[in-house]
Amino acid sequence: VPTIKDVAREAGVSVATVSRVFNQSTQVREAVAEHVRAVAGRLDYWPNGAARSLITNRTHAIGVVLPDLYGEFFSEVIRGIDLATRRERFQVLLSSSHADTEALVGAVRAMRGRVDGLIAMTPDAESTLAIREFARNFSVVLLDPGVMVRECSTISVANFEGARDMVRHLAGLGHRSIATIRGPVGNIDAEERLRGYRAGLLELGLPSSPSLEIQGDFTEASGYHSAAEILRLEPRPTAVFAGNDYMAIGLMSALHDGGIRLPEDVAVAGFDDIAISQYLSPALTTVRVDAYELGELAVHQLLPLTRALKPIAPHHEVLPTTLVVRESCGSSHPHPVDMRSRRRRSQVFSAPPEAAT
Amino acid sequence: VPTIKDVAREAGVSVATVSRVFNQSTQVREAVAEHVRAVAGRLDYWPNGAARSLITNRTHAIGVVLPDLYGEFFSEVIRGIDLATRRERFQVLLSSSHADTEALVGAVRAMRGRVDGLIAMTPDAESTLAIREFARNFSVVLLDPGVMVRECSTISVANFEGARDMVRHLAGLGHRSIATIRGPVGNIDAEERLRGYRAGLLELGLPSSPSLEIQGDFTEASGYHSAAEILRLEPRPTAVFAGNDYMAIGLMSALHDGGIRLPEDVAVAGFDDIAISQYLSPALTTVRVDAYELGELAVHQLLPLTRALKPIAPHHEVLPTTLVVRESCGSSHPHPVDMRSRRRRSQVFSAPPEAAT
DNA sequence: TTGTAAGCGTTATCAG
DNA sequence: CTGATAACGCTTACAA
Repeated sequence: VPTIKDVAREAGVSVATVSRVFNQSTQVREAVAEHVRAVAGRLDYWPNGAARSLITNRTHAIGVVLPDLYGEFFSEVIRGIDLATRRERFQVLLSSSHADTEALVGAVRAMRGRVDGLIAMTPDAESTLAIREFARNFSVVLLDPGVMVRECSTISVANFEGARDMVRHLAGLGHRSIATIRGPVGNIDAEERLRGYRAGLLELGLPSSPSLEIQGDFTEASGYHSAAEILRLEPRPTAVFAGNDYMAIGLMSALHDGGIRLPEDVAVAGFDDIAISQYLSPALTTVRVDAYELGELAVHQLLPLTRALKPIAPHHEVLPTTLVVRESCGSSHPHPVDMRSRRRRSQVFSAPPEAAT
Repeated sequence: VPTIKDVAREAGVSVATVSRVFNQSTQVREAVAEHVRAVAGRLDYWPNGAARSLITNRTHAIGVVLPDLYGEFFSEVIRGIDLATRRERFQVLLSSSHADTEALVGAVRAMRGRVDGLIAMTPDAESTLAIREFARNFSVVLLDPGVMVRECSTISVANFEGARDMVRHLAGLGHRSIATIRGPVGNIDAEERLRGYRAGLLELGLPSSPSLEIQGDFTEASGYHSAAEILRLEPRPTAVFAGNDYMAIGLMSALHDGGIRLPEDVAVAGFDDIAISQYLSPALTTVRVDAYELGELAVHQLLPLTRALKPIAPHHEVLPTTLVVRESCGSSHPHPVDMRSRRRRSQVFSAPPEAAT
């Protein structure tokens, strides 16, 4: 692998000149620059990033720390981060699936000196606090922190509002006994969605009880297994709000296997609006979270921080959620087959987030 | 951010000693080492990776280049890579969603000096050849290269065998007119699966024709739109083999909307066995590709290469595929509701790959 | 066992 | 405009 010295020697110039050519400096005569570029191309030279960042103190890379890559949602978040990042000619150092806070902190620590900033999605409040410590020397954007964080920029998903809107929607369809399958205990998205569900029931004067809150873990399997518990409830709920689409899918599968008709016997709603939701039978009524945009927003929030010479005041943003009404709750008429439309029709009600609580 | 000098000064030792402490060198008196560790901990010091890799010529990171992160399959590949990588205390530099060969080459070039090796999944043969060039100075593992590559290690998916096995299975169920929805032209997985489909028809003496090969692009939408074309065919196929699960899901959705019964009127099969396949109604008969293992294998293939002092002979591996028979082709009886089982039952027939062609 | 000092590949600061 | 040279933070002979 050739170094800048090889190019300099071969081109008959100093290393400083070669460096200038590769840094868009206009201080070089065009003829010389052209020659240097030719030699570099012939030698297949490219500046060594590590050496460069050692002196400039800029790595042109950002770190991304996620709780777990499982499923389409995170996949979309990463996609959003990845594309936005490359558009700005930055690189992504990825680290995910952290079992505990300690592993997560270790991963972030190991990134020091290799990244200019960090996008972190913490699974629980403890991790959030740990990451926050890094924000002193580091540009950090927290996704969905759950707790109030002043030290660094944050982007939150309007989980609470989305869940509450869904309950309102179900109530509007006449449902008075609405169960939920909640996500993992401690998980921030899960907790907020549960809070929104409860708030919705409360404001509408609908019955609320622990027995209506089935414990799930965001997997299809847990949704599938919830069915038994739900069907045992007296009176049987007429609607179930699942904490995410995967659990909704598992539940629908189990209900179908049990010979229960959707949405006539039981209505099922999800959260996230993953790509396949609209292709289920019945198509899933859910709350859309634009995971791609979440990733993109994080990058657009982070990069200015890394470029700034002076610390910038942290910025807090909320990604709105959108109620997407399809068939699984029985409100919309089944669609006619329309092979020409690119996307199947859905009724979409945009729900701007309210002022953060 | 403290440097090694700060620690050395604060601890009253030389930088060499601090360095030795952080490199597990036994050449340091335990009392001194303990003291240095304490000071480093207090200052929150951690070695700068860039500086370290500049001198050692090892970055402790690998690059990952993928065609596009879209969907659950790639998400699982990355997960496999990520976990296996961290287990070995390596980091992952990720870059995906490359529109063309040029963008891909640029991404790889920019990784030079920042990674010890590369895992690349190329979308087409042109990109494969471009990446191959890097293998001279770089440890490279190619995923599913499609073309024969001697220069670097490869891991291929048994796409051909899997597709052919599926055709055999469908034929065994009595289907004699089997259509397919193929993936994007030029895409290696798509081409191989199509080849397997054709080979299956040929060996069984079943009718094969271009009109039975509907063009798709691996998205649910394309599967949905294929329905119209398939239903127009004379005679109407009794089975459709979709090039991946997403297209199968789109097709199933369209057929359902059109009032066509599955599997009685038309059988549908997929490829990949993404997590939700078993929760569809009817549960999808498909070909399993263990994406997680694919990523894991790649890491286990790559790391020894990066550690080796002398170049190691490239190694070629094939990831087998497995026929997973569920309900969408009508062969298995609908499952009774069994809420206790963790996974829903499927009949699984393992199909070891044949000698590489 | 510890310290001194060279050097990894680059950019920044000066002179020229 | 161009070139010499000192950093950047670290590891590793070599010396003590």
